[in-house]
Amino acid sequence: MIRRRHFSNQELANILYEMAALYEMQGVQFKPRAYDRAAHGVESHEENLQDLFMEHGEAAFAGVPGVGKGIADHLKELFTRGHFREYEKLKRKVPVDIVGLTSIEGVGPKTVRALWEQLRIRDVDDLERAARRGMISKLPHFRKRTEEKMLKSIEFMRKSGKRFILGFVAADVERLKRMIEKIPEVDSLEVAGSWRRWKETIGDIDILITSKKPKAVMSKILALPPVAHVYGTGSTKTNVRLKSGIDVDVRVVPAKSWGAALNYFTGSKPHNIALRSIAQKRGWKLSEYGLFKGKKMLAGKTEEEVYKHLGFPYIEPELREMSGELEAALRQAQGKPPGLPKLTGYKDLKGDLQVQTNWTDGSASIEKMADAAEAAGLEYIAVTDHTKSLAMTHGLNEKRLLEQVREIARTNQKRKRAGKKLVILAGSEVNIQKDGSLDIDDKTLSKLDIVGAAIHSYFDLSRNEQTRRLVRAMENKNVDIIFHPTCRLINARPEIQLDIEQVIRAAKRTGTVLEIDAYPDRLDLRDEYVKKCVEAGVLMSIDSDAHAPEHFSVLKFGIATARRGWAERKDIVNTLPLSKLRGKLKS
DNA sequence: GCCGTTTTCGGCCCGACTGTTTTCAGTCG
Repeated sequence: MIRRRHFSNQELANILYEMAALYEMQGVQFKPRAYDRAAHGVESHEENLQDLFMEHGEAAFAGVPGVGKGIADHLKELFTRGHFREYEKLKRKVPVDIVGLTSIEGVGPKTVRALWEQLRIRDVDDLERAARRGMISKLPHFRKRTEEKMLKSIEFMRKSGKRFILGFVAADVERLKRMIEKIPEVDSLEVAGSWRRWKETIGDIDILITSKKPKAVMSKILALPPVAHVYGTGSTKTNVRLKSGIDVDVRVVPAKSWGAALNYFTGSKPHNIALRSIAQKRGWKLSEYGLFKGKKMLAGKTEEEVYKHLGFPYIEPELREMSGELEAALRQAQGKPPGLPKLTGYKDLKGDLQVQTNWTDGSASIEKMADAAEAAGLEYIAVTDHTKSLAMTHGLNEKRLLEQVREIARTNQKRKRAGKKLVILAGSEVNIQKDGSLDIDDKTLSKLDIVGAAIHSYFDLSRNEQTRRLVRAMENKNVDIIFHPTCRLINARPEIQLDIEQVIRAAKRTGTVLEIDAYPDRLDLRDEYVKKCVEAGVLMSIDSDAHAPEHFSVLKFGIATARRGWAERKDIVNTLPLSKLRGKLKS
């Protein structure tokens, strides 16, 4: 039996990125960038392209930017035959691990080719061996210093490699920021890049500075305690690695270019490229130094000014992913709906609907969690401890759950007498079993203020089974929210297989809220699914999943994810005060 | 190879840093 391979959009994009590198290697003009653009188009396309192709044929490629006739033909061949000739032809010329080799600092496609042709180096291991034997420095255009750099870079790469979860490195970033702000020659400072766009992970830290004495700033940064290695340093640009393994890019720009530089270093890259093309079409030039007409600077001091000159309203960093923000901004500028969303604000949450206590796997009492939530500015929380089938957390059975309801009532009264405002709701994180049924009976669930249901086992069911399982849970009239619907753990566990469209339709039909779990390695729903919910009119909640008093600080990462998914306040159920929240839940 | 209020042909984002290339290519973001 022939099993035809199924490609995810990411896998297709990776093949196209590799094509770009293969052409670059051959010194071919323009094709590399065409393939890069196509790869990005495929990568950010919402529906799986192979499924679309099976259903609609060639029409599937029409909506993918960067994919024209030629690349569409390649993809078609890939879908029907499992491979395509152009790729294999190029790959035969230089049959090496391009992705691995080019991930080494300072090694690009041209170097890869030279290494293959002269030393038959196929992968990072080959390169390491050759470098240790001193064979690299004997090649033309390579010297001892390059060889040493390669070895050092391989060593660094082996140590880390992955992107960092933003919420887990946030404290490090803030600390570094404070250290640099203390340098007297620094006038102003901002962390740009994916940090400023609040992506779930960051590859490095981009720091933007204005200063009248850039050289002094750079030399003082190099002397900071966290700095482990200097890749390069100049008067405007410095690149280092911290002891924690994160790379940092520092740029010093003139104050008059601040806005243009901030815009450029915030990205995303495709967003910037699109802006530059727009400038170019008007005969202008946009760079990190400003928007120019010939030598005349049109804008650059603020981001607002740059966008305005290009015909756009200000676009929030969380939206700059080339997922329709420029079109929406343009419509807004022309007074046509729909414009840009009025994003949920970082101070808009009134409550938190998923909180664990020491009744199960949390570290603190109901009372301590309530105090911490109140200190974080919330008006209500739902206590949602695990249920009995999660034995490792000492999950609650029906009897214990009802005891907890009474304990919550007592705690509320006690807090009220003490003049405290926050209200505690009795809830639960009910376990969804393999068949979609729940491990707590309906009679008990109906006595709770709020019921969240979640999957914690059988992560590898088929797409159909998993979707049916979740839909069945949503059909339970007591289930108000599905917690962390896809169960992914960033950098650790993939999403469960779900027909997300079907899940969203079922949420709409049953009036079930879908959660954005704000814990930094969950952020589940992820941004692109949030956007689908917004479009479908499905309500979401943003919850901390707090297991300790200090965890309420993670809510901002959930809000950021909601914003990245274009969510407005009306899309998020716990932006409502308690009195109105009840009306949005089931019965 | 893609794409079009400059265009179906002739362009394709822009600039900094490194190394050894004495005038620039390669890499990176």
